[in-house]
Amino acid sequence: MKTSHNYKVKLFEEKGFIRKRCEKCGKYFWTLDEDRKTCGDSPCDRYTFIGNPVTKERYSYTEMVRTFLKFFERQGHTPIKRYPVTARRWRDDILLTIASIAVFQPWVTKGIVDPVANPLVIAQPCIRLNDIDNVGRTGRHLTSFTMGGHHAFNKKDREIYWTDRTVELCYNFMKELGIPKESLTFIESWWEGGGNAGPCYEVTSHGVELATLVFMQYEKVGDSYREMPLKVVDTGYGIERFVWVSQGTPTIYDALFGSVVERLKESARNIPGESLDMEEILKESATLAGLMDIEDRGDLKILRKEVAKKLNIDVERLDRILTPMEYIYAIADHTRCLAFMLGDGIVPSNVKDGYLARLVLRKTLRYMEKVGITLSLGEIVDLHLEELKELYPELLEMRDYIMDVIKVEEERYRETLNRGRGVVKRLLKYKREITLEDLIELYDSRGIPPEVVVNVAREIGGDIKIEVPDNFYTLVAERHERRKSEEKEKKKMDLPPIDGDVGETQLLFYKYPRMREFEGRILKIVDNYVILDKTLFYPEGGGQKCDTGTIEDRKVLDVQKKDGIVYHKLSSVEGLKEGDVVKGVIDWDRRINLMRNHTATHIVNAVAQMVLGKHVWQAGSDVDPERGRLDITHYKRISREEIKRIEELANRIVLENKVVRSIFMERNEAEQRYGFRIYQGGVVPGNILRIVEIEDVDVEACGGTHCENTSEVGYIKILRSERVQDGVERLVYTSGINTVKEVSAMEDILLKSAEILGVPVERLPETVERFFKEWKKQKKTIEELEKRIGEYKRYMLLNRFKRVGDYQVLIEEIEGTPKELMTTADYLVGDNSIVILLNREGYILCRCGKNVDIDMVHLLRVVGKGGGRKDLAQGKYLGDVEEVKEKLLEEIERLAKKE
RNA sequence: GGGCUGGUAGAUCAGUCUGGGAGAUCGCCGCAUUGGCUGUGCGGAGGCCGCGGGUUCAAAUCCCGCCCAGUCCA
Repeated sequence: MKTSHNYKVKLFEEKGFIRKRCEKCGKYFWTLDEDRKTCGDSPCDRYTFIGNPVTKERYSYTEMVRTFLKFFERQGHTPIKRYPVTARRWRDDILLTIASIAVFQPWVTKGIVDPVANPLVIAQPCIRLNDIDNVGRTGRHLTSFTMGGHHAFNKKDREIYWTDRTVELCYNFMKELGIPKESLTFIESWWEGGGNAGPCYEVTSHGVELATLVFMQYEKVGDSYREMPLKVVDTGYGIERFVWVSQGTPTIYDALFGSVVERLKESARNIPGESLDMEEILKESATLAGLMDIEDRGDLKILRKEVAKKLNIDVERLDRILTPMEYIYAIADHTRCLAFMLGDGIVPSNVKDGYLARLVLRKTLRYMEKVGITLSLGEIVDLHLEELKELYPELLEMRDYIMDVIKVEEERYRETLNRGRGVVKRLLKYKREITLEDLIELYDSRGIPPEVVVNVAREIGGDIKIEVPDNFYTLVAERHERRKSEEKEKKKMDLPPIDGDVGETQLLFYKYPRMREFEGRILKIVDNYVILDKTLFYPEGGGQKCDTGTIEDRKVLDVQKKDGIVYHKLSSVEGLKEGDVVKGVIDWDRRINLMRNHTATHIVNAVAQMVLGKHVWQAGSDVDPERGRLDITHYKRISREEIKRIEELANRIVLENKVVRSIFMERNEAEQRYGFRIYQGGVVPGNILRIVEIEDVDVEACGGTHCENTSEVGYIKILRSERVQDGVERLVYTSGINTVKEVSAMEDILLKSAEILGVPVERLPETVERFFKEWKKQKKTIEELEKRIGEYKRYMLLNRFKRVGDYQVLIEEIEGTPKELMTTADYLVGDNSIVILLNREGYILCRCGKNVDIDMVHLLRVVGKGGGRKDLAQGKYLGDVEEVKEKLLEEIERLAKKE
């Protein structure tokens, strides 16, 4: 179901635009060109700007961003700073920033938070990896792009502007650039995404879509649409596309980062020298790609054929020329993407956005190897940092981190591949075929892509059967699909529902951080939960555990908050009724420890950033009365040295007696003043934020309770660091009196160990080392001696063999360990003999020579438990030694006779 | 967040499915051959079989928990 919309705007009327229907796709569009028959977008129209720039001037990327922002600023829009490409920092539904509007979702678009300015304009770097495999090949796909967006947020009582003005602005911007008005088409279309929807125009010129003007006004509820309270003008100008058409280069890559492409070409070893006109080929390929909807590899094959036909060259020859070029473009693109990802602090890992960064990074390395790039990955990314530094100096600031993390990741990948090569080689030792199952297994659990497997197989030579299906990655995905359905959802404990209207609980602990007792009136009692009009009890939240204590001498077991209402779970609610005024006392000891640990958490977080780098972000925290736990993003293990530095710096801050201030502030103001760093604790809802600031050290949005100054925190002791998952390190620490206890406990361990060894604590390490070495040596000696003893014992036993049938039989009880008995038996046994040795501890060993036809396992089981091989069995005998010996002899006699 | 794989000598790994004397190759040390090095031959050292528990007569091997590492997916 679609909602009807009148696409005719004032501008169309004034300028004489006419509405037409595209004869290819059937869409309606508006144009000034009476002769136009098609909508203007690919694939209905072909590119006409290649070699024929459509703007007055040629623009670089930087110039285009500035021109765009300046134009809309002149038109009454406030320019705002770009957001990070890591949308995960402020929302939990997407990982990367995929559009400029993503910056304002969900708080602003839902109407909860007012926009920083209205209307506003932003040039937002975005990342989309959906079409990553097309990048480089189609000439137009990018992984990172910049969406120029001017946005207006219209409320019922405050209308900014809507369709008329939006289209007019677009038209004027095109005019400003000098794009001929007759070349423009406004295609009527409909946009849906992220639960919202609305009509839109796709604006094209010379066969390429340059902008989309969306009028977000509906929420999608099931199959129907509901009007939004806030109507949003959501525009997206493809900054890179504008750059492209302004230069008219064969591909978008040449226009955007031509210098990087050039450097890559120079540094590539595997580019065939060809006399053909590269420019012409690229132009044809990009143009034809524009005419196609390219979805998969099959489409690309078709494209290749078409281009070859058109240029009248052999497909294979074309492929030889074009493929390396495509890799180079892809490398240039991916490294730009990495500059943004790593520069905005993504830490490569095997989860979430970190995984995406690793994916791009490894893909790039593979391409680099294919075309034999001699530059290092870091050097290429560095080229982009240079190009981007004017607009994004913050990326260049992260240079040290970027270079180091790339180095680490390169090394990791190299190791993975080496390991992989080994696995494949070993696999091929035994078989001449690699099945699909093997391929999936290798990729899924070891990260070895099929192409690498094929390479290794080729290196080894011989005929090895490998078939890589075209839909390999789909098959891998399917394998995961199957499992996914089996997953179970965890159930969250919820609070009992309350009937009737209860206002938000007044939170006293913010205003009176040192107060320990209070009086409040009971508003509601549900199950064992009591709801008061105000409370001093801190409810669990922001990683901090709740307060405990008493209400009217009843124990407070748990305190939770939901929708602004605080629920106190009591041991008993007997004798309490609604309307009562009750006295609450909080467990101050617990509270003060929580406060210390929480403030310590902020200090440690800030210090970790100083010591390890700006890429460090809080990935979770847990504050309980005994200790604090902080998870931070980091790309390698934290060394002992780094822990020491973090600990020292943290304690310096404690000693400097810094003031800790907490104030409530509007979200916009806080973001403007402190930036994104305030969102350490993850997504924070609402318009009003509580900002906790440690003077000169740290600022975070945080709802927890804190010390008033850092000296109150006391001695911060980092107990350990552990790797929670790839790319996330956990620090565990104590503060205040807990540290004293912790340090005493450590001392106890040392003292006790020293006492056991009878040495002073200082001598522990060397002493322990000596003992360990001695222990190893002695173990060796014992083993050696056991062998010797076993060897000597044979002389005592040699003459005790008895003849039974064809066999020489020896059954004796001797002293010794299993090891000794084993050696003795080894020396005694001959081809026709049976040797059975027992010791007093119940161990029995049955050994026989190769000509003996009696199963030793069977024999052993006659007198006890055990097992082994036919010629060597060991176990435990049951009963008296003499009886056992007799029984064994009888059994051997019986079996020997049988033959 | 979910899945999968691995941890055995200094290094690379086999042995684990199906429980029963800890192995291979390289490297290291010594001896022989040589004027010396390389090479070759012979000999040798080197293992808490990741840690902790359980099952069993018996665990590198089976079960449970933990630690460490790798990898795929959302």
